Amino acid sequence: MDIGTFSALAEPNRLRIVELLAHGPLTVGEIAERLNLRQPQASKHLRVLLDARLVTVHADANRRNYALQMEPLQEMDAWLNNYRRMWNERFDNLDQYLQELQSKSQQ
Amino acid sequence: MDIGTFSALAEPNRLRIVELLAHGPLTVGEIAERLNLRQPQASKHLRVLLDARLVTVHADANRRNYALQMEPLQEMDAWLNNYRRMWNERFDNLDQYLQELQSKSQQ
DNA sequence: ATGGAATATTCCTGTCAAGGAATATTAAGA
DNA sequence: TCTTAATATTCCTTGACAGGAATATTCCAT
Repeated sequence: MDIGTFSALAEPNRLRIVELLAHGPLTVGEIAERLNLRQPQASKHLRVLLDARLVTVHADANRRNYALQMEPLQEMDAWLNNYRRMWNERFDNLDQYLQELQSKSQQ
Repeated sequence: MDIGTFSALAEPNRLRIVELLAHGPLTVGEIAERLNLRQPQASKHLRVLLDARLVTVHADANRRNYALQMEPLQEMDAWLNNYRRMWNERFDNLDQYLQELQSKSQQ
């Protein structure tokens, strides 16, 4: 698991940018406006997200369109696979417990 | 999505602690030993993980047993749900593209 | 109660990251 | 070419955080 992904998402404004870009690509100005950020800060946060490969840029004349990139999120998803087994086990235990309760109540 | 989870995991040693605890609860000394950390640093990292609710402690006399907690990871998993749809779409597009290629080659 | 093991906390220091303000860069249009 | 819009970068200051060293705390055994 690449820690850069966690670091990038560990900042509130950057997480909001990611969630904003989930609905489609946006320019720096649009992002700054919707999140009430000043333009330089928006650019700087986007730079960090870019370095973390969470976004890509495409120049369109004056504007730069930033788009969300799925790979780091997929890597997070793959990392979580190691743990899903565990919380399913816990759920299974609870499920088993509830079933035992029910069968007792039927006796 | 609670940013505290990302912040906690954005530190290499803490991520290693989490991955270590995936195999079962450990004491501070065991963690410090296996990760080549000094005891105070191990305690401090565990404090951060505790505040982020990623671990729980159970005192056993002198020792403290730290155990992994699944809830924050489940929350990450739920957050990723918003994005799984997208990378599946991309995969579907690729899949569709490959199928088109194949049907063309059969003509 | 005393000593030692296991753990937590404190203090200090250096590094890094974030926001503000100003400035540089780049491209389009008059 | 000059202006303006959109964006990036730099410099500065401040706050957070990590490691090192030392110390405090807590519990057990003698």
